[in-house]
Amino acid sequence: MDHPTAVLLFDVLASGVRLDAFRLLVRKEPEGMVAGDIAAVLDVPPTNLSFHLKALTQARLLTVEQEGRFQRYRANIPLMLDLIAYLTEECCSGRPEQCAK
Amino acid sequence: MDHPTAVLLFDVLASGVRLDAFRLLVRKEPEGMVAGDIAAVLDVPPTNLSFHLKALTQARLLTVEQEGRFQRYRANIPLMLDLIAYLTEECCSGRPEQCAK
DNA sequence: TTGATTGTACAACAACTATTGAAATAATGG
DNA sequence: CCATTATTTCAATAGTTGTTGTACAATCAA
Repeated sequence: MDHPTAVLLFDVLASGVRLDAFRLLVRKEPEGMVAGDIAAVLDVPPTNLSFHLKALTQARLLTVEQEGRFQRYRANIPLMLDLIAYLTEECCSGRPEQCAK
Repeated sequence: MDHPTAVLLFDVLASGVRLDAFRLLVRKEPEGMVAGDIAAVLDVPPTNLSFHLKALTQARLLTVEQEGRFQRYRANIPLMLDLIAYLTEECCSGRPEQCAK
């Protein structure tokens, strides 16, 4: 993962609504959830949730698939694992013993 | 780590300057660096760097110590490890096998 | 086709964030 | 002391982000 991508991912995760949505979808893997259900669970107006889901999707943290008139969202777990790997790398560089605990 | 804290940390890391500053200081552990040197390496005006170092410090990602008329900054690596643990937890919840790779 | 439902796009606005130069603060050295 | 150096604070500005309501496109059910 390159640094601009990491910055983008942090930016997208730096919102209570978006972080909650992502966490919710991780727990709902692999079925995912449709937008309306996410809005209901998180108690966020649909228009606002759509705004945040779009940001997450553009950052590739979510995938979206049309299902009739529903939009089904799923968490992109491999990308999150890449981000974790990036952070671990940054954190240890020059000091590998720091991450051994 | 609780969620508001994670959101705050993502927010602080969601800036090219701040992420670069943090990465630089991780590589400079355990000596750290003084503000002027960080500004020189990153090629950022001191006034702007000060703004970003303050944000990082308030989020506890950096520590600062006065050293004569210099301010020496160091990376708070344990906090980053906590953040990595939080992300790993979120990523695996409900799907432990996802993180086993 | 009609009418209801799902979700997004758009526009408007308030609130927040980043950047900069100038001034202020604080510590050092002569 | 006074000048110098290091860093922060402040004020101004530009740009970005989040929230909401309204409108719209797509789908489905009858």
